[in-house]
Amino acid sequence: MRAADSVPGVAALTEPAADRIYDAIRRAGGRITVPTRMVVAVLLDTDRHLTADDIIAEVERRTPGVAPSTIYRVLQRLDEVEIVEHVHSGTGPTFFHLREQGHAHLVCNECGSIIDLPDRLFDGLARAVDRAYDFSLQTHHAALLGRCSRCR
Amino acid sequence: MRAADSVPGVAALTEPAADRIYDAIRRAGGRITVPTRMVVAVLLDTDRHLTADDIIAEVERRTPGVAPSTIYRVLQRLDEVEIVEHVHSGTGPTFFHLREQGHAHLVCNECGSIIDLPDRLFDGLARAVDRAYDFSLQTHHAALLGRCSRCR
DNA sequence: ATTGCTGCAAACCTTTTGCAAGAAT
DNA sequence: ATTCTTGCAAAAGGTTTGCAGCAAT
Repeated sequence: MRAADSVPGVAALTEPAADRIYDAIRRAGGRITVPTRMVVAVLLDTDRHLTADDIIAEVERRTPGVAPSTIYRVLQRLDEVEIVEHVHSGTGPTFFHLREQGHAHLVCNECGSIIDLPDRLFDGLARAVDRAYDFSLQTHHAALLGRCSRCR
Repeated sequence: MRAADSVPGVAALTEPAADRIYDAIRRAGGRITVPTRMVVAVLLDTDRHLTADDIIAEVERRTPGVAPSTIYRVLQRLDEVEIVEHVHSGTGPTFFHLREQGHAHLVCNECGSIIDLPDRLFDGLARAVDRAYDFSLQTHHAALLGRCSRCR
């Protein structure tokens, strides 16, 4: 179905990541369907921060006919199985990426640009809210807002 | 119109805050209308975190007939004039409060409870992202998500 | 008198849901 | 054969907008 399937050499190089993900889905009782494969492929193929709409568009480009609601459902399942992570971006729509690429985010209110943030920057804050409020901070789950260098 | 208007003693105690706000609105070219007065009063009367819907309901209770869209517009104007501040809460709806009561927030993903956070907890992080990315962090603008003591 | 603000209704954007048919196991 | 997943269409939740009339200045 995909080119890689008929090209062992390429498959050997590109498939392991997808296969590990498929296994996780199967272990959780899920099935490997075309929409699931497409969403996983799109997420593996990018290093950007994709919104549901971005993913819907790219899947449509590669394999026309998949319903938007299906993509939402696939993303939801992948999230539950902890393969995907979703990030609330304040004003804009939620965006998604693979858990392995997890990190915190800075979003510019002006231009919407996104900056990835190493987790260690949150060490102090996370410890402080844990100690002071017994609150466990999920640093990846919501973006921090502000103004980027170009816009400030 | 409001009880305070006909009770000088009470007015003297409760009006200054509202009057200062009205002045700011007028200075910005805005007009002091019934919906504006009601929204300001509701915000002055609470120490909680109100969503637009909360405010719509409370204004309706006090003065039936104000359109929801008007409340949204009033909140938007008050925000522009820097009297009100809105906070994105991740999953849930945006909430609002007076700028003077401004602070950062922790929102529990499980139960939705909100914890106010002193700004000084962000000193380190804000300085770090400023230095490393030339990004000016708006700590009040988006809530931090995680799990509260009761839910973790 | 000017023009900013209002109520109403409709639209918008993102996401969710119900359901019968279809596909993965 | 089972039951998970899909496509479609409709709905839902939160917010915004167009417009003609009303009201604050």
